[in-house]
Amino acid sequence: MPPERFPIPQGTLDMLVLQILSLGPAHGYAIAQRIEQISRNAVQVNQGSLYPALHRLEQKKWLRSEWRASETGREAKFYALTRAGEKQLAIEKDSWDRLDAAVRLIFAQGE
Amino acid sequence: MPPERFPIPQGTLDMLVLQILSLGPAHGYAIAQRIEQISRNAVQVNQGSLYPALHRLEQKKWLRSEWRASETGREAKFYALTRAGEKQLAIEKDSWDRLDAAVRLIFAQGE
DNA sequence: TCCTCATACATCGAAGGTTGAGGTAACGCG
DNA sequence: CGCGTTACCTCAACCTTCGATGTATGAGGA
Repeated sequence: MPPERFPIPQGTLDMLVLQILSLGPAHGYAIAQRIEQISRNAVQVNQGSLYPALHRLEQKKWLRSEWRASETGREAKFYALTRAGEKQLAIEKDSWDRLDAAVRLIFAQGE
Repeated sequence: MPPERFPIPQGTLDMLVLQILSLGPAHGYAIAQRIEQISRNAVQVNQGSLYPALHRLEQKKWLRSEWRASETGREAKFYALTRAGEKQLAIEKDSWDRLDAAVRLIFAQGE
């Protein structure tokens, strides 16, 4: 039985994509695979969420894209983090930490 | 300067409401206050999000409501966790832990 | 007394992201 | 030749959050 998957909260995907790309450029399909693999399948990335997210992030200038040959030799659209993207990643990372801290404070009540 | 607030991800509010109510019944207004106070204002609860959430949770039978006098002597709708609500809270708590673990795994990449 | 703030409920439209389904195309393997 | 994988994309339905708006009562200060 594979580990249960839960819906990923709105907005979280963007942060994960930015983080993956902070390790180096990658194309969409690979980004999804990496997120799933690294999280040991805890997080699943639907293509119907991924591609809109990539377009969204590129429009906000947090990513830059370029068509190049993938590892398999086929054409693929590689995304890279911009400076603004790095800053945004830092902001979202921080927000996540503070949200998690707040949630744990609330869970710690009554113990 | 008050600490910056971030939008709370979709679905998170329900979990926090359930958790607050696991400490005992409370009315809507008090639930919001407690979440804000305990989180040291990191999480803000808009009334436009709160009341729909309460109705939603009650419809799913995770909460039960009852009109009673509040601490101030005025009538207020008190919500209490049901058995099903307790189970749901456990599920959501677990999902949160696993999501946080996954996010941290991804962030740990490249270190 | 009057006004304002806090309590306490509620609803609504707009905005935004996720889901799941569907569609296209090329490559490699048996 | 067919099938699974890679790799892109779009769309309608759904759901939640946000911010504004509305109602009403009670307490406290001017």
